[in-house]
Amino acid sequence: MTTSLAEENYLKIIYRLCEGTKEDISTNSIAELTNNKAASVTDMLQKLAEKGWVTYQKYQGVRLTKIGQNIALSIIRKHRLWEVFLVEKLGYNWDEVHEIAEQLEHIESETLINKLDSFLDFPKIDPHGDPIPSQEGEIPELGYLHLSEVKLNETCTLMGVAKDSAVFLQLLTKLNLSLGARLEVVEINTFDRSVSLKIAEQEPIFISHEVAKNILVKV
Amino acid sequence: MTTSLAEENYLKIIYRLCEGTKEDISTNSIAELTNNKAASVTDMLQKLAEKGWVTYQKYQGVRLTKIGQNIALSIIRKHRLWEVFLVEKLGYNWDEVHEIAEQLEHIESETLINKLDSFLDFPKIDPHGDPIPSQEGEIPELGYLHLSEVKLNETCTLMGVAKDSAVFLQLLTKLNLSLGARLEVVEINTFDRSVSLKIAEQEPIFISHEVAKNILVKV
DNA sequence: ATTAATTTTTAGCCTAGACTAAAAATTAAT
DNA sequence: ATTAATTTTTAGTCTAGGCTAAAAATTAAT
Repeated sequence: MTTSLAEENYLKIIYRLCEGTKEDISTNSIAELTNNKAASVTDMLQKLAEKGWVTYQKYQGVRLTKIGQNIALSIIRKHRLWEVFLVEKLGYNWDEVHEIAEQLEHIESETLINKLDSFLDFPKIDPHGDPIPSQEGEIPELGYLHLSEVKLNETCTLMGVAKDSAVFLQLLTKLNLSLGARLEVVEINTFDRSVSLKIAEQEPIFISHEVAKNILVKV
Repeated sequence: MTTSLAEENYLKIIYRLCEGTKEDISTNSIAELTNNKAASVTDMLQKLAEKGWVTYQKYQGVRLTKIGQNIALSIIRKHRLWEVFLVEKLGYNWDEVHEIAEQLEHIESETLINKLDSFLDFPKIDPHGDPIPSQEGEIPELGYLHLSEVKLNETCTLMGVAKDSAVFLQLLTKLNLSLGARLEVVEINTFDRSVSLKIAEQEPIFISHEVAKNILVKV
């Protein structure tokens, strides 16, 4: 069966919402991320359930079926591979590629994405450190921590980000925080959980808990 | 102003039909190439005229305005650059890229296409020998002849094709006719205008007038 | 110069995917 | 355990872009 652009966007977003939790996903949370109204979401959920891509009961939320998951993973795979292409081959910065990849991820051609994968030398992660699902839908488990979970005086390496909005990425760039940076947690403020970090030999920098939560590291 | 996928397809096809002739373009000819019914075409022509991309009078056919031409050229530019990418970088054959490029041509990002252009080293022609419009909408004039116009015993070089359907391209490939081949016209059959060609040291091959018409050469 | 054939347009209908407003179900609060 | 607040669903509407069938204009043929 074939998927429309709208359906693909819904599946992708439902996948993202499922990732965090075992609970079923609410109509409202989907409405928020798709920028649609709840009524429109209900409509679409019924169609997706028809097609067997989600399980859905009125008022009880929604989950992806195995098939739905695979569709979502193939879109995520395409998105992330195109992002690697844009950064590695065309010279974009990591904060510039999301919007374009949102379009490219809907190009349908199995051979295309596999040739692209090979052309890029089978990358395992995208420019934000997010893992790239395999053709079979396997996601390499990377076991990263959120920077906000790292203990005082520990040192870690910046491996990725949990959010790829342009403003967030630009902030990191301004703070000189890029993939691979070595970070030492030199202070954790108990009041607001803000964090002070030492990057290599530089003066320590301060970041909010909100920022720390969205940085992924390996200890 | 922004263009929908449907509008872009119409503009592209109207451009192609305008190319050959000074006449205004008929509703039916557009219907044929877009695979829509004439009534749907009429609808769309009225919308395109509203937006100032075509001039259109009822029953009198249609032409692109300057703006419409520029939109069409930018889509053609994208289509052809992506085709170069698919063949040069991803290793596709020339008969496999049209469908995928039909999708990629609608990705909207001015920077993307210019970075791609630079990544590909500013190619002047696509894998079928068609010229790639510049960012400003200039088409390098190549001055090719149709092979059907070449005189007996003349020798020429295969520079492009006037049609890029997969079956046609596969036929050429099977006949060992590829871009750059040196061809000598050794016989022209006056009855059906079929042509006998010598390629390098090979035995002569026969091709129909229909095929010869769609091969572009430089004498 | 009519009539016939063809082409184009109009009118009305359909589907996907959005929306708003109102109704129904669920959850939270007294 | 009711009432209130919130969330979700239904019902009905809208737009883009298709369609068919019938009407109108153009072109071709007697």
